[in-house]
Amino acid sequence: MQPIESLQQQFEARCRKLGLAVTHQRTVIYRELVATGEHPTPEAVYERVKAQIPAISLGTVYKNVKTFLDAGLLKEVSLHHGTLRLDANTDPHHHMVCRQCRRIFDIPESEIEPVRLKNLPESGFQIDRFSIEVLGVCGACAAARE
Amino acid sequence: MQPIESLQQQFEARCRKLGLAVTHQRTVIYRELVATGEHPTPEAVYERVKAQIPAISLGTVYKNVKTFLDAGLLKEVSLHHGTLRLDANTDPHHHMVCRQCRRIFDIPESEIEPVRLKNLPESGFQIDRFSIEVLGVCGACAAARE
DNA sequence: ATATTAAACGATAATTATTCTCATTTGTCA
DNA sequence: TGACAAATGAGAATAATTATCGTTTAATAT
Ligand SMILES: [Mn+2]
Ligand SMILES: [Mn+2]
Ligand SMILES: [Zn+2]
Ligand SMILES: [Zn+2]
Repeated sequence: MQPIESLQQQFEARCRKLGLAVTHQRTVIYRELVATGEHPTPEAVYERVKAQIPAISLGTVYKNVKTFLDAGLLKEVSLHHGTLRLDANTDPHHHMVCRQCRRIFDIPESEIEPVRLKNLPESGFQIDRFSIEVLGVCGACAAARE
Repeated sequence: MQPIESLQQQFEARCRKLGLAVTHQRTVIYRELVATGEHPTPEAVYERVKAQIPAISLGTVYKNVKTFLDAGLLKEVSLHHGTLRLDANTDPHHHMVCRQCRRIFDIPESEIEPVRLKNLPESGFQIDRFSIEVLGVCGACAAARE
């Protein structure tokens, strides 16, 4: 029979594979992140974790969030460019974002087949528009890697 | 014959329609935003404008950027949630974002037809993945508006 | 053209988000 | 168990953004 791994065991295994120490803080941060079905801010994670580890520091939450993002244990919702990025082109269009140099390129709307939802959005969500981002590496950065 | 409106004239007309004064600062900020084909930060806009209006304040740039965003003269690239939003769900999936309450809802990947580019991306961009965001108003917020 | 006035501006303080530094503690591995 | 690198906590530092307030300016009605 297959061994059934608990979330905790899976987490520990992934940490080992990544060479990360399995600390109490790390464990609780990850557990709380999974527990909320939401898309919390680092601050919100801190609040949840602090209920269990009152002495934890917000810096520790930030550090581990970053570690988890790098490791692929977490994703960020919407690209976090650190600061607002503006676009005076108000024609509907989409974007390619290079994860190396962070540059942003336009894609004309006509280049992409229209997005289609297979079902009506649950819970009466009223759709305004779709925003598509193509994530990857731009030609220049790909070339620079040899 | 049709009158051909310069960008400047179009800008002034839109300001009047919105009840916004046509100030020198506003005019130059908008002109520079359009001039750069890029997706600049407010700071970068400030630098460009300062070359023409040395006494301008960064606060003025921020205020007008916000005004322009509200008015629809500008768009933001990627949704700017103000702070990082995390997702422990690493299965490929997409999101609906309510522009009223800013809540974020999951959409399973299976609910959306795969994105198709009609042509190969120019300039050798290597695609990693697509991120789709459905922008609109959630059921709760729509109901609350009567 | 000039006066009136609300809106916009500039300077700068305040706030919020995030990162950094460094002394201390803790997990890992021999 | 002991050694040591990694991780943590406290708090300072930085970066991004917003707020305050006295002065200037654009709009508009004389
Ligand atoms: Mn664009
Ligand atoms: Mn999600
Ligand atoms: Zn690049
Ligand atoms: Zn809502």
